[in-house]
Amino acid sequence: MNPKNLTIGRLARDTGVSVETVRYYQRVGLITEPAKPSEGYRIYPVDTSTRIRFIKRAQQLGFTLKEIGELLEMGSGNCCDVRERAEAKRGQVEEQIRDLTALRSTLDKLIKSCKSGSTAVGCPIVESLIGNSSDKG
Amino acid sequence: MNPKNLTIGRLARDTGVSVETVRYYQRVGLITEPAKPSEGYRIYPVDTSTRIRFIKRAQQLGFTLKEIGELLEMGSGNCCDVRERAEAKRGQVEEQIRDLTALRSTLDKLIKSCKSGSTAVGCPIVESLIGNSSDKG
DNA sequence: CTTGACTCCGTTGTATGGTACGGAGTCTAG
DNA sequence: CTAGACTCCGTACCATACAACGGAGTCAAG
Repeated sequence: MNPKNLTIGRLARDTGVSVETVRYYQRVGLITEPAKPSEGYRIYPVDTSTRIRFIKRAQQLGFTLKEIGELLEMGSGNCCDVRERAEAKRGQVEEQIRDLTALRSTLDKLIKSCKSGSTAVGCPIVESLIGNSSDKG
Repeated sequence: MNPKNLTIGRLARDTGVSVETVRYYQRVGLITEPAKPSEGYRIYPVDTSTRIRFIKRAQQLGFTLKEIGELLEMGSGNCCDVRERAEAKRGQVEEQIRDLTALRSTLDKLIKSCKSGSTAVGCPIVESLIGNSSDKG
C-alpha cells in the first residue's frame, strides 16, 4: 500500500488521537467514514485530519462534542453564528467561575474554623456538613 | 405500621432525595441497608437520615460520592484528615478557576477578532480552531 | 510463504450519579 | 374486603467520551 495513503492508524497518529477515537467520531457523525474499497483498507482524505484537529482544539476550549458538531455544520456558513456560540460558551464559563469562587470561599471558612478551634466535640467541618439535624446515632 | 417508623419513602421525603437515590446510595455503599424483617418493610434508623443530609451538603461543596464515602469512613476518626481533604478540594477548585479564567480570556480574544475584522476569507474563530494545518479540502 | 502489524466490525465495558420499569408483595384507610 | 399507595428487587437505561475485545481479513517485509 502506498505509504502516503491515510489509513485509520496513520490518521490517528497524525492527529494524536487513538484509532478507537476516530471510529467513535465516525459513529457519532463528527467525521465521515470513507467508502470501503472491495479490496484493502479505507483511505481517509486529508480533510478528515483537519477536521479532527479542529475537534481537539475546540474541546480544549470547553466545547462538548455535540456543540462541536454544530460548529462544524455551520462552519461553512455564517461567521456570526460561530461568534454567538463562542459568546454563549463564554457566558457558561463565567457562570462556572462564579460558582467555583463561591465554593472556594465556603471551603475557606470551613478550613479556617477547623484550624482555630478543633478541640470541640466533633470536627467543625463534619458538624457543618451535617447541618441542622436533630438527632445523631 | 407505626407512622413514625422510617420506611424508605419517608426517609427519602425527609432528606429531599428520591427513593431511587436512597437505593443507589445503598448499592454504592454510602449507607447501610437495614435487614429485611420476615414480614413488612425495612425500617431505617435516624442515623441514615443524618448521613444522607451529610452526603447532600458535601456534594454541594463539590465532593464526589467517592470522596464523600472516604469522608464518612474517617468521619469518626481524625479531624485533621477531614481538614486535609477540604484543603485538597480547595486546591482542585482553585485550579479549575485558573483554567476557566484562561479559557475565558481565550474566548474573549476569539470573539474580539471576530468582531473587528470579519470580512476575511473564513471565520477567524474557525480558522483559529483549525490551527496549523497544511491542507484543507 | 510466513510472521507480525494493521484494519474491520459489532459488541461490551468504563466512570459518574442517578432515573425508570415491571410485577409481586404489603400496608393502610374506608 | 378492596382500592390505592407504598415497598421490594433486579435490571436496564440516560448522557459523555471514549477504551477494549475477539476473530477474521489484509498488507508489507524478510
